[in-house]
Amino acid sequence: MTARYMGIAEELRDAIMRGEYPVGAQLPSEAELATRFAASRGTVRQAVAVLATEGLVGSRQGARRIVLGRERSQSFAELHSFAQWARAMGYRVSGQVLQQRRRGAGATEAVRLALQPGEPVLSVLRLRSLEGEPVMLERTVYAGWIAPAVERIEPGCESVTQALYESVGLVFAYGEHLIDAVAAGVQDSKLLAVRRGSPLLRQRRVTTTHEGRPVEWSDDRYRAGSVTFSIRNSVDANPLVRQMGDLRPAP
Amino acid sequence: MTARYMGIAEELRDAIMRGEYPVGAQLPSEAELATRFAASRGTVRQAVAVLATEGLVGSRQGARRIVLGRERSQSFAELHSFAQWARAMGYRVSGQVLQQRRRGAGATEAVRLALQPGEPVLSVLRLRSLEGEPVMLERTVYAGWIAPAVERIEPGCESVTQALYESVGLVFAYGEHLIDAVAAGVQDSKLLAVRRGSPLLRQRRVTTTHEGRPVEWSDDRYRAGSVTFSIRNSVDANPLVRQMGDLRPAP
DNA sequence: TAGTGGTCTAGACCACATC
DNA sequence: ATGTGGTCTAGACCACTAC
Repeated sequence: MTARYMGIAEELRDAIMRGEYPVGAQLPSEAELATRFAASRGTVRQAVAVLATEGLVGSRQGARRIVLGRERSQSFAELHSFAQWARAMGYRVSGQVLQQRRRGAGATEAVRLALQPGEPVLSVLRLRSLEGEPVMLERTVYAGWIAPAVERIEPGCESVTQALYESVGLVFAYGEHLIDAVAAGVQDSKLLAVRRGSPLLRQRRVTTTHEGRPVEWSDDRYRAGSVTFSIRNSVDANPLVRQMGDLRPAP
Repeated sequence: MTARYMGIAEELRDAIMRGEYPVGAQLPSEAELATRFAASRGTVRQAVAVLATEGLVGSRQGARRIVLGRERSQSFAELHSFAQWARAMGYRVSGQVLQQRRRGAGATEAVRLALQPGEPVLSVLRLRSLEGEPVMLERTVYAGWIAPAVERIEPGCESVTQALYESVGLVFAYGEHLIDAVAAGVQDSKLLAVRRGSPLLRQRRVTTTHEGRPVEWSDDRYRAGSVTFSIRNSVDANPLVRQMGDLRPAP
């Protein structure tokens, strides 16, 4: 059973997508929506809060809500998983494991994965492609407790996220992402077919379970021009953070 | 008067920062917090919702909330304004206008700023420095209606955002940001003192008023290694979006 | 001044986690 | 079986916007 407010949010989102409420237009008042959907004002507020965090509408005390945009944010799965994102966008995606080996956790990795230095981890190098073109190089370190399940995945598997869910029921629930630009190194340039020193978009991330237990720590590098990250924010909700770049050593 | 739930959120946030609830630990139940703060459960839920969108705590039905991290997200102002961000981080910041001229809006700019092509805009090139080192090159296009106020700002002004607020009461309320990596061009490399073709982190953004009226469209390029963008997300809340890079022409 | 969103309450029922 | 967070209601008052 899906929640009432989700249904209301969906109806309003559809209306916005259809252009019934064009960008810049006002939404009906909460009271009006409550009547229309035969729900309490609280439920209606939950619904519009969903749209607000999606960046579709904005609001301020005393004035009607306004429509800010029509594109919808992607789901967490689509952000976390390259394959799920690419599929949702309608691209043909493939992946290939190039290296895979167990070793002891380094100092940085241990901190990221909440392990003791030297505890076993699984290091994997994967090349991801869109429409047959190599687009992203992924260097992932998995915590030891999930390593067996990762090793059972076939090397050409498209979606590791999905494989881990299906094999051991693992759900990625929270992520932290660090985004910056780096120059392509020797290995990067060879595998991504770009010149050495050319710009790459780097996304480093830690992903954890529902319980807050870190599962993986990854360094993903995208060929310049292949992908863009997009964020909507407001005075009220601000997910994005800018940091000085000298905070952590290269992995 | 600040809201009750904000105060509760602050107390809980402080407790997390102090390590009273370390990363991975559980928060008290809503009922317990309601008693402790002499507030209703709804108000307590508003408070923990704040912490959840800040990425500090996570939650799932049936289980206690857990602490995910200790770093707090920055404010919208700190994301939008280079100067306000740098100051909040404790850096000495400076800026210099290198070029400034009025012209007609190009096709892309017109779309971004919700103008007709050819309508007047103000184009400004600024170099931003941290601790005296050039770090970011900012190419901003302002909508014509705000141009006079921008032109009155002195060329060495640190914070344009603050200047516009103080002079005409302009408030930046919503932003959309596109983040990717590009190679330094001729002008980039000269002004940022890097080699041609070296990697830059690019942030393009549109900022609008409370009413949803676009104010500026900007292309900011950071020297690699100088800044990192950081995002926390979860299955529930997902502000970040990844897109194919071939969507829009270079400005 | 009237309308609107922001805040807060007190209570209820349900779905899920934990033991 | 018990506790927990997720959802929903009905009402109230306030701060702010728009006119």
